[in-house]
This record gives sequence, structure tokens and C-alpha cells, in this order.
Amino acid sequence: MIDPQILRNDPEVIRESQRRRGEDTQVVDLLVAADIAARDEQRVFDELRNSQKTLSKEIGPLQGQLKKNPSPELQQQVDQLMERASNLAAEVKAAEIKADDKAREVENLWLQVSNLVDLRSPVGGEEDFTLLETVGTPRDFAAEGFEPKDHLTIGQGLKAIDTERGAKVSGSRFYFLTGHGAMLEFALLNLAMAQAQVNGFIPMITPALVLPSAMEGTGFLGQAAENVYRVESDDMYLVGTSEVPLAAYHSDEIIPASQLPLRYAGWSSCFRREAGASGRDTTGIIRVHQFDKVEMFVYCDPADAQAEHERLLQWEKDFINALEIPYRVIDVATGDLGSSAARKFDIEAWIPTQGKYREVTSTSNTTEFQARRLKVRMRDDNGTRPLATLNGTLCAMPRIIVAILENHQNSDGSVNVPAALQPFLGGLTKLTAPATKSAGK
RNA sequence: GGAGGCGUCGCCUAGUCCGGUCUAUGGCGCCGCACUGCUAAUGCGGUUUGGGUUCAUCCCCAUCGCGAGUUCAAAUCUCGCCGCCUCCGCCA
Repeated sequence: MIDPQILRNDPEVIRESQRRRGEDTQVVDLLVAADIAARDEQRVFDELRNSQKTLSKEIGPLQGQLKKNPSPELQQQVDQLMERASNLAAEVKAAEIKADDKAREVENLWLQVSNLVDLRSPVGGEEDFTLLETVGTPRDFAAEGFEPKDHLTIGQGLKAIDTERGAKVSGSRFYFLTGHGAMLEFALLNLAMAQAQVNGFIPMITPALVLPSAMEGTGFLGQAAENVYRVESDDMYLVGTSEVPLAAYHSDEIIPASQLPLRYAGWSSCFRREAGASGRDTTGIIRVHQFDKVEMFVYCDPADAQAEHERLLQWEKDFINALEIPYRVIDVATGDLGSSAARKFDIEAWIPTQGKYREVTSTSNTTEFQARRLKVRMRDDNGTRPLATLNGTLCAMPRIIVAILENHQNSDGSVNVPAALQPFLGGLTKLTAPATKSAGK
């Protein structure tokens, strides 16, 4: 949620942000009115409640006196007070209901408002991103004299990926990582966590099932809701990223400024329904319902958020650089930001068989948006106030595996292991098809 | 899953049986001031969070795990829920 003071002092700022996102602006007008009404109702309640309390406090001592020396006069006085208080109690109750209703209305309206966009984010839809830089050169397979195979073909050849059995067991967009595939994921996990720790991140293994409050607080029950798995029998959600548990980790807490920034590297399975994506990326493991990911998550002073965002991007680049994968960096357009993000940078890796760059990481500055919803605050000499949260992908397993397999493949179907990864694979320099022992395909 | 106990303003704690004297006690910690060669000690004051109002101070409302109820009045009584602990059962 956005600072309510902005709504009261300059609602046009919020309208403009909504316009840039291509989202509803009428909700802002409704909110302006509802906010005023809610405060009016609250004031009515406060005043009534005050007189009720004042009245009530007179009754106690009088009853004490009455007990000591009963008199009809005193009794009458008490009865009168009781009657007035009784009437007042009914008024108070009515006022409270009104005030609560209005407050809830305001709250619900706020849930429909996305974060204020960073004015540097390019305005427009998915295709209107700004290209920030291109790093590395895609291999010239023609010059090398062979046609590159797609990641699934290579993965199957190496007995590293099994999508057929994934579909048999769990349906489409599920897969097994087997042998080299599984070991590759473990190696990537360890490389990612090693890098994260050097950069001051605390490794975390997080819950993958969360309460509605965590899901809503991070902003995933808005437009993104259709991609979230809900476990109806227990009213819980499967997270699409460990950003959710990591953001909710400090909810309802006040963190001393001296402890900031707090950097966490979360490891969890991620679940996505991919509801709006039927027909897209139907083969292989580029778009799947379940995958594992190392996610960076930072709590920091809002004044440091921009600089931290740059750092997160740099750490993402460091990781892709270490894997020797060509990529480009884009500044995501306003229409393609999640509802919590003010600004977002994506790294897109070169995928040879598609002849294009595909998203492998994403880092968002969510400013105070999630912190306000989740009530995470910081305290320094200037008092208590919301802090900023940021997130960034360090390693989303399937897509990184895709990029490694395709970019480092050899004509014989083997795959070179990037030097940085070799220590985490027991020194292995090349993945080759294993001798057939168990039933493979 | 069953039985019992517990949940108070950073931490510990009084209060809950028997509703009003709670504006929630005291200690520790922390902040400010005073005193003192320095430090320590001592004294005085302050110290939950959110909202409203105000130039500001003041003041007002809510907040004793969460929600509902009883009542003129709830930390205190009733009901539901959540969490933690102990024991039992089951179990990776």
C-alpha cells in the first residue's frame, strides 16, 4: 500500500501512476472520498465513546456511596446515569459499526491500488522496455559447423531431463531432473548460496505454503491471483517465489535501523499455475508449474533502496557472468511491472535455438509497498516508519539449466561445464551421456 | 488426533478467582536532565503501537494473542479461533 498522506495531499500522483500502468484511476477517486468519510465516522465514534466512558466512570463511585448509606435520592441519581449511559451505549455501538464498515471499505480499495511507479520506468506494455545493456556474444554455431539442439533434446540425450514421465506422474509442465540434471541443480544451488553468503546474505530455507495474509501482503492476490495455487481445504497458498515467506518473515516487526540492510537468500520450491500461458513454451522446462529457486530479498532504509536495487542487479549479473551465458538487461515497462514493483530490471539469457533472449532473472524495488501491507517498520532517531523491500532472482533452476545446456553444448551432444560450476560438480568439466543402466529414454 | 497448562506496553513481572480504586504494577534495559576530577553510583523525568486533532504543546480514541458476546462499564466474565509448552497417540 501507498502512504495515505499522498492520497490526501496529492492524489494526482497516484492517478498518474495508475495511468502509466494502464490500470484503473477511478479507484483513486473512490478512495479519496472513502478516506474522508472513514475519518469522519471514526471521529464521531471517538467522541461518543469518550462521553460514554466519562459517564461510566461516574457510576462506579456513586454505587460505592450508595452501598454505604442507601438513600432514594442517590438511587435515583444512579438510575438516571445508568439510563443515559445505556442510550449512549447503543449510539456508540452503531457508530462503531459505521466506522468499521468505512474503514474496511478503504482497506479494500487500497488493495486495488498498485505501487507508485518509478518515474524512470519506461511507460508502456511488455514490448516497451528499455534495453540497458547487452553482455557477451552468442556463439556462431554455423561457423562452428553444427546446428544447436534445443535444451530438451540435449537434456534427454544426457538423461538429465524427463518431461514425459513428469507428465505421466503430474501432468503437463511437470518434469523430473535426473542424474546430471539433478546434480546440476545442486551445483547451481551451492554456487548461488556461496556467492550470496560472500555478499552478506543469510541463507534461508522457507515454507512453500503460506497463509492468505502473507500472499496478500506481498501483492500476489491482485492481478497475479490467477497464477497462484490455493489449497482450499486448509485455506493456504503455494508460493510462486520465496519472496513471499521472506517478506512476511518480519511482518508486524520493528527493526532497528542499525540492523539494516537485512539480506536473505531464500531457497524454496515455487509453484505457478501459468493460467494465461496455454500454448506458450509447451515443450521443455522453460515454463513449468513447479521449480526451485534461490531468491535474494532485502529489507533496507527507503533512502538506500535505489542503490540496493543496483546492487541486486549487479549480483544477478555476477552469477550469469560466472556461468558464461550471453545476456541482456532490460528496464521493464510500467505495464509489465507486478503490482508491488516501482521499478524492475530483468536479465534475459540468450537461447540459441529460439534465436532470442528469454527472462532468467528479475529484480524489483517494491519500495514501501509490501512493508506497509505487512507492517514491517524500521526505527531510528527520527522515529518509526515503513522500510523498503527489494527482491531479485539469484538462480531460477530450470531456466538457468536451459541456458547452460543450450549455450555450452557440443556437436556430440555433450555439454561443457562452466569453470565456476566445476568445483560444485566434483571437478567435472563436461556432461556426457551416461552408460545406460536403469530404464531411461 | 487426545488431555492439561500458558499468552500483559523491548525482556521479566503484578493484576484475572471476586468487573469500576488500571490513567495496567514493579524490576531490567534504553533515552534525557541533574549531581559528581573521569567512570561508576545516585536522584528526577521519559520510554507499546496505530489513528484523530493541533503551527506546536495539550488532548481524544483504539490496543493486555485474535475475533465475537454479556454489561452503563471487560486485562478481568462467556463463546470461538490462533500460537507456544508438557504428556499421550501417530509419523518422515
